Amino acid sequence: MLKKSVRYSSVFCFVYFGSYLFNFITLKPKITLKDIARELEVSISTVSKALKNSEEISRDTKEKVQAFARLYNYKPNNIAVSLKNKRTKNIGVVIPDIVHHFFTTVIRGIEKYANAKGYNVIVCLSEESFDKEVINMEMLANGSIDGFIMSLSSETQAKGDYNHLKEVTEQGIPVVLFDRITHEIDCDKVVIDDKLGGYLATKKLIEQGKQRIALIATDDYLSVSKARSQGYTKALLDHGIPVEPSRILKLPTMEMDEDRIRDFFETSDMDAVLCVNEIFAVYSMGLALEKGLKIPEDIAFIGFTDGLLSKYAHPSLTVVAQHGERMGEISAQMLIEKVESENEEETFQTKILEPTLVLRNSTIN
Amino acid sequence: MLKKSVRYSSVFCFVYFGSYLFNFITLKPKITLKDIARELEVSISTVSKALKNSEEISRDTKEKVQAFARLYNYKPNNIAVSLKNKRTKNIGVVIPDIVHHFFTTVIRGIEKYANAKGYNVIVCLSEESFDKEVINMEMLANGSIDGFIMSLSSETQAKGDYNHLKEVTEQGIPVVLFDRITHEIDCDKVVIDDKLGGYLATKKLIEQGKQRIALIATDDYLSVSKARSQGYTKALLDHGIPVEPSRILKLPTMEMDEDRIRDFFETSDMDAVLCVNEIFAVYSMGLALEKGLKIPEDIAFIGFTDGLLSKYAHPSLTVVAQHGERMGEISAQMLIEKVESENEEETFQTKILEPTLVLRNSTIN
DNA sequence: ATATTTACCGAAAACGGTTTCGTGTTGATA
DNA sequence: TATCAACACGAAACCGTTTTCGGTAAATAT
Repeated sequence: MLKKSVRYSSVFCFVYFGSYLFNFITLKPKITLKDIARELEVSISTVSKALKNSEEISRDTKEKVQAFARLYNYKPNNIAVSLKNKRTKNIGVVIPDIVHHFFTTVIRGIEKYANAKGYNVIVCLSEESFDKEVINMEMLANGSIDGFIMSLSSETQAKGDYNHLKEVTEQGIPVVLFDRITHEIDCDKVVIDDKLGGYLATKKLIEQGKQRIALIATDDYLSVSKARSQGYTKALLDHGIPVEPSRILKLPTMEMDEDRIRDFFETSDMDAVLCVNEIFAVYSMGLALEKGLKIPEDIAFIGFTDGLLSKYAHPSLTVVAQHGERMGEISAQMLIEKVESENEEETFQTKILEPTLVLRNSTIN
Repeated sequence: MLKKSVRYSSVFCFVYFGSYLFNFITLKPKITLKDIARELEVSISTVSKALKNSEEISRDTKEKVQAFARLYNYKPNNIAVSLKNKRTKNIGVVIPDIVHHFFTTVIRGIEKYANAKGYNVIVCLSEESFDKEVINMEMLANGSIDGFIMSLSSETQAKGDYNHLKEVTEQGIPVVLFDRITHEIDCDKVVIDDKLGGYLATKKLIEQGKQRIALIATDDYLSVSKARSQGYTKALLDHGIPVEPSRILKLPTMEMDEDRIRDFFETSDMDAVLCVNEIFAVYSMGLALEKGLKIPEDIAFIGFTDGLLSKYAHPSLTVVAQHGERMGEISAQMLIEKVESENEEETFQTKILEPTLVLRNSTIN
């Protein structure tokens, strides 16, 4: 037995190198089960089982195979395993944009959790386009991923067409929607309580003695902006302050529109501003400073999204933190649970995270 | 013929629905070539060829098959195709961080180009850790991707250990390194001329009459920071200004260290500051403002990275733009060319992009 | 009428694994 | 000595494609 073992190893080296001699100098391609089986003169099944430490295989053979595999750095081919198991260990993330701080933190959260669970993350950008969202999902839905985590593009939300989501869920592919969601699709969802966020921020401003609080938001089709506006309105009403339409600016998208914001500042009179993102807020602060106003005494500011901008702006910006990273982690967790759950009980849940106020120098503390 | 055709369609409906009746109400799973073949009573090969419009197949059959496939929304399974073709149409992107503006713009560039070419992007984060970088690459290298685009983690650069890259390239997997590269690996590379960037920025400051120009950088193991520092030094010397070590602060990483920067400002005397990123610069501007200094008259600032921060800071920050999106596009283009090239001529190129100065209010214009 | 194309189609191998099931050998038991 | 587990391993199906290689029938040429 020993003799045979010794003999094979020397024989092997010759045969193996021989068969790959062609491009041996430059390339050493991945080794497969078949290669190992051939060189060790056992069957592919045996190799497979040996590597899985199956007790069906003798100690001797297992050691032989495992040593060999280690030596030649054998790693199973993911694609083949995926095909067999019908599990890719990939999750698809489709988001509108990646340059926005919020989304990058969510991705980081997803990545962190998914990676720890052995999953890879395929990122696709819809760039706020309905068509791109559809195309990306179709690409991924043909076997590339085990499930989706996504946030709707603004165009999709404006259009209200969710057939691409429906198709995917009907195929049995799990979906988790976060932040920009729709209630028309049955799936898991993760959001922060944007209305509460708007409420808390507005309340904070009121408590600081502000009475003429302006709002810079986007049109209501964007679910998050709508909710934040509602929180703003509710806070005002709860404190007996009338909602003054002239103090509300609704931009068509989250894109920066310097002219319209500037106009708004010229024509409207206010002592505080709530903005649905940090860019609007920081830009607005700039306008206020230009006008010689003192922040926060003359005019206070609160934005959404706790990004770099808020932290390093001058003055630093008080914001409603959205906890993107946590949101990503939760999304990934919910998705992976669904993916790995055997039972087909279709129960969906919506997790609502609480926003928190991060106090900085754009408000009185 | 016609009769048969009519008959099959009705028969099919019954059979197909029948076989999937089990969970028909909730799920309609993906249809495969085999399904089509079975229902149309032809072979799998015929279906495959018909869908590819092979002229080996009669007009009649092709139409039948194609109509059927369209009706049931057949899409080939990516995994199976990948296994067969040994091409995944995925590219792996391994970067140190995703919350930094520069990297997100690069990803966007990669995504844009790759998507247009039918590729998907798998993003993995090393989080500046050597081990994570290695693990991620190993995960992806087992068949999941056709090639890598990556930027080295700081730990990897500090360690100088590139064996994981070597292994991958030896397996014949194409790699494109961008921004944080190493010359120890033979592969395509894309960088901006950081030395030139540092030079241009410093020269600009000198031309504005600044003589006591400080530098806030990181330790030299970070290739980009080193190059930028060299540009700074060269510009000073070219203009006959001695390099004053007390005006140079080298932090261990790109992470913010408020205390050390504050210390540096207390102890050093300067009329301009060049920073290797925008965060250092904007934070420093804050310190200057606190001290009652006028920007840019008393002290001017230039940073690297043309992000949100630079644009919306107060005053807005003059920066060396790195053109991340372009860098991503070029990286993706180089990689995909390598992936799709048949010939094995191993020629590698390094593309050097020119940085440009974006003038804003932190310098005199 | 026979030989040769041509048009159409199917069987089977291959990609690289996993897994079920069967089988030959061995040693213990009756 | 016949019987039977236990043990160790291999054959083969399978995942869903692609692609090569034949093969059959009709159509054409001889």
